[in-house]
Amino acid sequence: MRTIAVREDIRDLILDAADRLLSRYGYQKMTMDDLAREVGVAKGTIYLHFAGKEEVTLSVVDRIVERAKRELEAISKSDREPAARLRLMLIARVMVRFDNVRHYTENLGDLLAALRPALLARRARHFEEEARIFAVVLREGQRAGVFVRRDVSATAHALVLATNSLLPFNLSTRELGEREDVERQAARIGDLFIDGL
Amino acid sequence: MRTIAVREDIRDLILDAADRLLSRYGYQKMTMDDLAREVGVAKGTIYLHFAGKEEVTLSVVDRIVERAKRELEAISKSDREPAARLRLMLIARVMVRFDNVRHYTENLGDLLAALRPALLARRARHFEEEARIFAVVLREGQRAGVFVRRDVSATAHALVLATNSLLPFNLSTRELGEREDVERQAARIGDLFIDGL
DNA sequence: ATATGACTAAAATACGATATTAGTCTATTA
DNA sequence: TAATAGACTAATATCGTATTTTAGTCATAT
Repeated sequence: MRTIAVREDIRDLILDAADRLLSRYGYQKMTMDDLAREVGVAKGTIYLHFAGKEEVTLSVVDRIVERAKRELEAISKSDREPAARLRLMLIARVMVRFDNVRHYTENLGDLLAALRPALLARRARHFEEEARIFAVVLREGQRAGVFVRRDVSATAHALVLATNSLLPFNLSTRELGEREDVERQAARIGDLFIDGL
Repeated sequence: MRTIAVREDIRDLILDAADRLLSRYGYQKMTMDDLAREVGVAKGTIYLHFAGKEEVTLSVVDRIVERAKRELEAISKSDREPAARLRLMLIARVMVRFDNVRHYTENLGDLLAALRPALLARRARHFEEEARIFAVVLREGQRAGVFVRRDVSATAHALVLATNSLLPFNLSTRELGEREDVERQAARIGDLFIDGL
């Protein structure tokens, strides 16, 4: 029992340490020895939990997306009306990511360049998963008669796509601009979608 | 007279040649000697028209955006109703770019990586210029009472922003997917904006 | 059963020598 | 005499090789 508890725990500790080192030094300059020292375990231990350096780093990214998805789920189940929920969800998917990479001041480009192919592959999956959550609310809105009847899955993907250029995938937070500007832009896209032109 | 005509002409010939070489070999591997040979002039001649290699390459990009802008202008002045015009303009800004970088099968990433800072700076200006054209149609639609009254400039920027993730800025055409899929996605975003959810 | 860290093969870095290339500039041409 | 050419140069990139660093493994310890 205790074993499992520790095991779960150490995984997150490794990801926390990796997040710190990646934001400070970038992907290339974070060594597995650094990481082990930062976590406070031996190097071999990391390999008991992750397949390798790339896998650790991708898991850091996955965890951020998981946080975004949890936030989306929470909003999608709140008791606001569907339109308001979608609007907040659009903002949330942008801002959770923004806030989670804020401390990567310089070294995000390095990380993205190094893992580009693997990251691209995951991106498609991440967007798909987020679109699913949007689709639930869309369906509900259509059933309630407050949304135009339209292909739910396609519409969900369009909502995701329309906010993608605000994600810190290739634009660092520095390049994206101030937090409040980013939030305002996401909100504006949400407003337009809800009311139409 | 003839001098000026030739001058204008050679500029475009240089950009044509650069476009060919860049798409075939990428930024690093295109040498100014190659370029001169491809154009059929001496190297010094190129420097009479462009400040340098980077400037030539950025001008290739600028020319593509100019084409997109011309297309936007044309659509904005067509005799369709404002909503239809905006929809076509959203699709056009994506597709003109898509079609103009289609032949860059592998070497787009190289080019983008090499000129990233300069390219980022221009992007902001390009988007601004496109937004201006959108704003004209938006204003017209609002005056005619077919659009909700809203901040025109902000709305125009939101329209541009929402289609930006379909542009081949960091995603190559290969990564973006099939032409018809890209067009369908742009159209869907346009539809959503026009009618609302 | 889990964790460790010395170990190894592979990859990155350093460096001096060589080759290539961007950009210049004077001679040439139309 | 204005536009073009291409030889020239300083700067940058590439190469070959020696050296160092690092990702990932595995026999041993807890």
